[in-house]
Amino acid sequence: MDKVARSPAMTDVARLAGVSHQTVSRVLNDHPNVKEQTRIRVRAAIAELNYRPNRAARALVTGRSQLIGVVARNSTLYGPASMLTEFEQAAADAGFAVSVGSVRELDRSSISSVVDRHLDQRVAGLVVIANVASAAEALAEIPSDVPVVFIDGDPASGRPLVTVDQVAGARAATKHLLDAGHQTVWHVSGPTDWFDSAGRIQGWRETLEEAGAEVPPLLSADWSAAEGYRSGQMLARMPEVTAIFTANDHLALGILRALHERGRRVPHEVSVVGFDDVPEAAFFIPPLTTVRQAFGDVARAALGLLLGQMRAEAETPEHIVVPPRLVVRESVGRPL
Amino acid sequence: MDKVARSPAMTDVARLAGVSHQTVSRVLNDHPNVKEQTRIRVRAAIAELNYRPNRAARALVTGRSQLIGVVARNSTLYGPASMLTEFEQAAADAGFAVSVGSVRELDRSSISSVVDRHLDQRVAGLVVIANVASAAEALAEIPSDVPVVFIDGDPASGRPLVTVDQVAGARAATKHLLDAGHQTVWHVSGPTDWFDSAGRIQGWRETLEEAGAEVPPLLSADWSAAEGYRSGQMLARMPEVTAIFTANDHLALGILRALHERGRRVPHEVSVVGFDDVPEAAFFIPPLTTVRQAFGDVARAALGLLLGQMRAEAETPEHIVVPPRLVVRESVGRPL
DNA sequence: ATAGCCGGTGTTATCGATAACATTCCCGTT
DNA sequence: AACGGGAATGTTATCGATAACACCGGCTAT
Repeated sequence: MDKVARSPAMTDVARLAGVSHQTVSRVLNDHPNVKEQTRIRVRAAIAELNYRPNRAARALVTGRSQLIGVVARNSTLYGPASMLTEFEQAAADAGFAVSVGSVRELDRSSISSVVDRHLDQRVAGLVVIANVASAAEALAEIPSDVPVVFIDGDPASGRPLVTVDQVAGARAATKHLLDAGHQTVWHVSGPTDWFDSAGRIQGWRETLEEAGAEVPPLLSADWSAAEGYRSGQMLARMPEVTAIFTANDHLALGILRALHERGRRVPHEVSVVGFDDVPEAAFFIPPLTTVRQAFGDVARAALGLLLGQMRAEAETPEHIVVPPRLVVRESVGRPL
Repeated sequence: MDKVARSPAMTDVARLAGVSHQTVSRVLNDHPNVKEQTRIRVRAAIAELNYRPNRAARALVTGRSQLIGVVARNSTLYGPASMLTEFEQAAADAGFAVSVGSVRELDRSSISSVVDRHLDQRVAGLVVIANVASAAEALAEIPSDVPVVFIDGDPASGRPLVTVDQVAGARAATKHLLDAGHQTVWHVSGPTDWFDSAGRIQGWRETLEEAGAEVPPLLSADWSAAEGYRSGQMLARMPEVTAIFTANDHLALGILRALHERGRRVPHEVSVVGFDDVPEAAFFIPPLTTVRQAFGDVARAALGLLLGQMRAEAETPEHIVVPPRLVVRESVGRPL
């Protein structure tokens, strides 16, 4: 008697189709030299038995699984979280599973332990969402024979990389405020060791300089509404502050609250622009003008680079830049 | 000449330690019958070669990988996203990798395709974050020989399950408002097919009934700030509405904005309580009183149930309920 | 005609682990 | 002294796929 419900293997298919298991393998991998008629017979047998190849066996012999490892910081921040689900979706569409390796901090030891875990699983490729500079040294250790794509990583690293054009986004936001008639624009940035923050700071500063506007001192914070609130309490006290560009929407939320408490009306007295376009941004008080990043595009581009590396050995260290888009709502007005 | 950098296998370790590969295997799997001295020698060889077992080979022969599959809805909602990262963290600590399978909708075909993908990978167990009723039928198909734990699933399913006590959370929120002196409490719920929503509705309704308060008509929405805003516009027009309990913080945000636009002050004229305690909740205008769910506890409990099933064959369909906690801030006041 | 080539297929080795069974050695009993 | 039993270890089979190579027939080029 058969073992109950043992799932069928390649030889079972082969027997049913009257061929060798190797031919079944060829059909599965779309090898050219298989007669059309046999191909059809094999396909029929596969369907009849509801056969599904054993990934472990394949991984063993090829030394590579159908699994893509993602290294990301453990975070419920909107940006990173969106990035992850978008990537997972893209990978699934291409027939890959995604193994996530969250890490509390992007420091050397955490990263290399997660990378090791992924390499244990013989991942087909790695995606690293390395949004801070401190990650760089740990990432240098990744062996060069496994395909890697960075997202939001160091633009100078020379590794395949996909980023949102933070500089352009910040320029658009700053320019939008200057165009409304403001003398200058204050900026509350994210942590300065994040590449995102650095790009946004750069875009903001350059735009002011090009417009001949004075560059006010930079306020930097983490990404939280809490720190936005603290910065906002300070800014609200300064009557010369009429325009604020924040590095993300949550910071903007904190600032809106601080301004509100201090009785400074937005957008009548003070204008605010955020970054990210979180789903709630349209429901802040007032609805927030912000910069939207196309995470889906980034994810798909990253997957494309990865698949490219997996196919060809030609490792062209491409750098894809995805443009962001200004979303205009009601938090910007003309100065009094 | 050796192939360059081929990673060492068990036989390499065995040769170095002067034992058979089987003994190495026993050391790795903590089998009892190995002399302490050999164990030490093998461990030394492992360390010297920096040997790491090949998961694919192990998975092939045991028929099971060190991978836990997660089925979840593709979502950047705070709750589900937190759940996922917390679970990943817990699993990593226990030596498991996590493969996420997002799904756009929790319908039958999407779920079974994701489950199939996971089974292809020979996952050691499955975690299903099945927060809507429609998922139930698809989940019935999961073969019974693979360990499964549900999170936020059907309390009546008879499968191992971990949930947050939504009813208790809603009771606490509603009671908090009644205790402040309000005649009754309005509720804006999430989609009614979510178990979370159902529990919160039940807790709200029961508390009102027990207090002898009138039960106002239920407003239901999706989870977005957008729908919160729409509901809020309606509620703001009704002077008899003085207390609102919303099914999540984003809904509350939309409502706060609608009340603000209509000139109804919070908490002086209207009190609002949310659910989730998203990180920004403390920075809403005013800071939001809400109910915090301990996602980390849920994740760890789920992992525990899963490991239990993997070890013992005794599948005790446990049901673990994690209590939530009311976080009091400034959005609740006494009625005028 | 015959050598060579190539499309189509089967045979056998292989990946790196665990499982099942075999073997050795040492000890305490009778 | 002979025996049985269990601890410690080795040998061989096995999982299910791909890779390398062998084979067979029919076709083309000489």
